[in-house]
Amino acid sequence: MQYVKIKDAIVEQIESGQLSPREKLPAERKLAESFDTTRVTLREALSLLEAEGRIYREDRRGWFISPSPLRYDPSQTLNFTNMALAQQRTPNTVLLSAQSTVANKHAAQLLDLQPFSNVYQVDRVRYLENRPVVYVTHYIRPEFVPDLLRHDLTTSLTDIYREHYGMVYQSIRYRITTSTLLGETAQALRATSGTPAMVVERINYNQHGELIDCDIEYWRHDAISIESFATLVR
Amino acid sequence: MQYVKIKDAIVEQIESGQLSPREKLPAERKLAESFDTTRVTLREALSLLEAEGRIYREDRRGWFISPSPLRYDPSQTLNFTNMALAQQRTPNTVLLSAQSTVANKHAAQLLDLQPFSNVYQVDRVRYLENRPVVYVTHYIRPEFVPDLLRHDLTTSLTDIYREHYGMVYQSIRYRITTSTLLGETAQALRATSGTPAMVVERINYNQHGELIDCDIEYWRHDAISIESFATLVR
DNA sequence: TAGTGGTCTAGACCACCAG
DNA sequence: TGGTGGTCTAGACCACTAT
Repeated sequence: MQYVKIKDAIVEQIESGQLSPREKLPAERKLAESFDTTRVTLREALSLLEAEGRIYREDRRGWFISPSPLRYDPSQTLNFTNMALAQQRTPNTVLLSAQSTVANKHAAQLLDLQPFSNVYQVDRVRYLENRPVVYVTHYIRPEFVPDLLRHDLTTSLTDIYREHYGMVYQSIRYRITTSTLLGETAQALRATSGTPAMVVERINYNQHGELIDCDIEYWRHDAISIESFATLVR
Repeated sequence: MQYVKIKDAIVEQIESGQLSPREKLPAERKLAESFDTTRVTLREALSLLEAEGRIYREDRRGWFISPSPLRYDPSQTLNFTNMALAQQRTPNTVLLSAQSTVANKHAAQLLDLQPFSNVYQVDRVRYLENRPVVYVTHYIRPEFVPDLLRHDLTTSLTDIYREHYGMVYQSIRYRITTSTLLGETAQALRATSGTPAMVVERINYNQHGELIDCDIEYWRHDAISIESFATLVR
């Protein structure tokens, strides 16, 4: 298993510090030559490293060393920006679209609505050190936050809820699975279709126990480490 | 992108019910022929399906349709067996080894011990419908559970704690990342090195807030959906 | 525009699983 | 033991990125 040996050689270069986070690996053809193999086998090794979360790929741009992941606690209200800043990271948010629309099947199910109900949909991409790491789609029940779209949606939704509607999250239901990035989600994260992803679905309730919104997050899987603390109810 | 089309064709066969959970796909050469392509491209499509969690591979045995994942709440005390039974699944556990040993670096860090402290180590593989789905390693601080190894370790550790030591979990710290199966972990799950995995690390505390044990779980990533509910502390 | 990554072809050999 | 999956070779073409 040549590709495991190649992988290990590259791992060693990373751990010894010869390759630093965010640094680009040499061209595939050069790497293949230096390991005396073909591109196919070399790419097998690179895919392994990608699956381990040690390197990542930007579509047609090449392979890069992964920085350490963002620690993410889904049971906290901390918004992305504050979470990143608290970890000495440099966050950024780009609003892709914000619209009033009709709930699709998935959104209707998460929000416990009849199909074709009206919802707000907000699509955003979030960056760390200028690397896009997560594609987030929010679906929001409009009755609790009329005229939501008038606010600056590049800021934190939770801040808008609190400041303009006197509403805060009190409890959260979440689901974590793995899948892949596809289509426009992949593109927005500068990834190829099929890139492994961590998927976080959250359903959020306000201080009165009412279902407010849900969000679906597609993370570059190397960019996130989910960490939480739970006290058991008996 | 031929391999995406092939993937979609197979997805359709799965969703239309022509292929059922746990059913084996035709041989790669046959599939390649029927899609009029080469094995390399066909395997690209299969890898995509694997990354999406729709099929899984057993080493040298072939590709199979994934059953629906087990819903797993890391913030519950529910042990694996009861969790599976509650979801109409058929669980099984095989004890690989149980020993008193010296903590390695990772275990010492998780358990907040000096390196080379003594710990119990219990390695187990857990099955659903006779498919191995998770490799679990427990590291246990011996002072709370003397002579632990005398008990039947194919049963639930939490049951043993409760019945023989009057101890229960009260709080849990956990971390979820993705990586790959390697070496003996892969073998025990009938997987190839490099198979995508969901990694769950848990650190458990008893009713007095004392750190009892930790466990490291390597899941076949298609076999698990992590679902939890959190009430925010303010 | 040169070089890169994305994709694909058409084979091959081997060790292992299943019958 | 036949067929399978695991691995590898040695190319090729194209669209796109970086310069």
